[in-house]
Amino acid sequence: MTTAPGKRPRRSDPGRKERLIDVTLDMIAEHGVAGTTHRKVAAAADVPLGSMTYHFTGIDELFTAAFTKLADTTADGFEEALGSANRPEEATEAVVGLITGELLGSRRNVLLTYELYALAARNPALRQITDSWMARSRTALARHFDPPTTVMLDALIEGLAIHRTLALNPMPNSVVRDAVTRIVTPR
Amino acid sequence: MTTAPGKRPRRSDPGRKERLIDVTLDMIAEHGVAGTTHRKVAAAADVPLGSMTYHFTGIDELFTAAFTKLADTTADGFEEALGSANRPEEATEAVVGLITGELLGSRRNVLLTYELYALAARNPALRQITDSWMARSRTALARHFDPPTTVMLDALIEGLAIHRTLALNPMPNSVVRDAVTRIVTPR
DNA sequence: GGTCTATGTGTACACTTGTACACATGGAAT
DNA sequence: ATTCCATGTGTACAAGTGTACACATAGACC
Repeated sequence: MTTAPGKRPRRSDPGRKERLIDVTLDMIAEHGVAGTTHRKVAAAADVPLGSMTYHFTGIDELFTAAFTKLADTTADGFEEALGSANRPEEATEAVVGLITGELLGSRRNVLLTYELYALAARNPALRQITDSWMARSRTALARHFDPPTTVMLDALIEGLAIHRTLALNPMPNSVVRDAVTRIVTPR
Repeated sequence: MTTAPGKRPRRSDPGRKERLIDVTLDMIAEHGVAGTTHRKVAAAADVPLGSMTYHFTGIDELFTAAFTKLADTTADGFEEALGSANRPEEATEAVVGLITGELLGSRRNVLLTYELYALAARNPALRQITDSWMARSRTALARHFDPPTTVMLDALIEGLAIHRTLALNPMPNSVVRDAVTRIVTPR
């Protein structure tokens, strides 16, 4: 079998790098950045240790790649959910859906966000990721709401996602909807 | 006199344990939990390495002690600020003051909170700290606001504190006040 | 077939970490 | 002055880490 022209000849495991990134995110969600090592990721992905430093220059690059994917995926979903809304009530409902949905509300993603924020505070490369993530979210919101409301919503979304996930008793969706409505509808 | 020159005093440093806790919090704020080690804390506090394991059984106990102090201090300030309010407008203003003030809004404390949340997600002892911290905050708010509003405010406070600290351009206090007012004053 | 090279692997190493524990010592009790 | 021991210290060590790098090998090219 010859390789198709224009494509670089690939050996046994194409897409391995992508899989390593996914496994890394799972690892971070479960054990935190502190508990995520080359060896653990390699074992979980059933890949030799040397493959880590082959695909990623250092462990920092691994983390950066993982969090880049997280931010991109989340921002994509964010834009998609808000983009399909036309009337204000639809936008409001889209925000509620985001907060209560998997993308922002799942335990996994909230934990990953913590880890990212904690790391980004001291790492310029990661800081850039969070900055552009926030910028995309704000822009998506700004298509539907005025500037101050956009900022408030952005903050509320963050706080609600956290609380729904970490609080002892889960917050009902109706309360989430009420909160968003109060912010969106000034007196 | 009692201490030979160049030699470390062997005895009696009361309050050393407390100082170690404070230095640990500074260390975590600056380098994260991941970058905080026995040796670094010992060096920063000008204390021998052996003193670490003497005062704290293990490094987990050190972190637990540090975060316990953080949570207690914060909850105290929270209760104090809200306790002195009598009329609803005063309570609202107290909440705004908390968000924009040092206690909740300072970069240091926001970073420490991230680290605590990230750790608490996987550590039962720390989880208990965050739970009782949240419970105290909610109770303090509940003296002034009805149950759903209390929950919403709790989330909004979290989100606003985070955004004010991490966002590229600082959010004006007036926007914070507006957001709190919108939540507090349902239509 | 026979080379050659990009792609991938196994292993070794220097370094850091938490922790244990033998030992020193200041000062109270006598 | 001497004894004695709680309080505190110095040091050693096993475990785990990121990373470098010599080596293997599957397929492309002639």
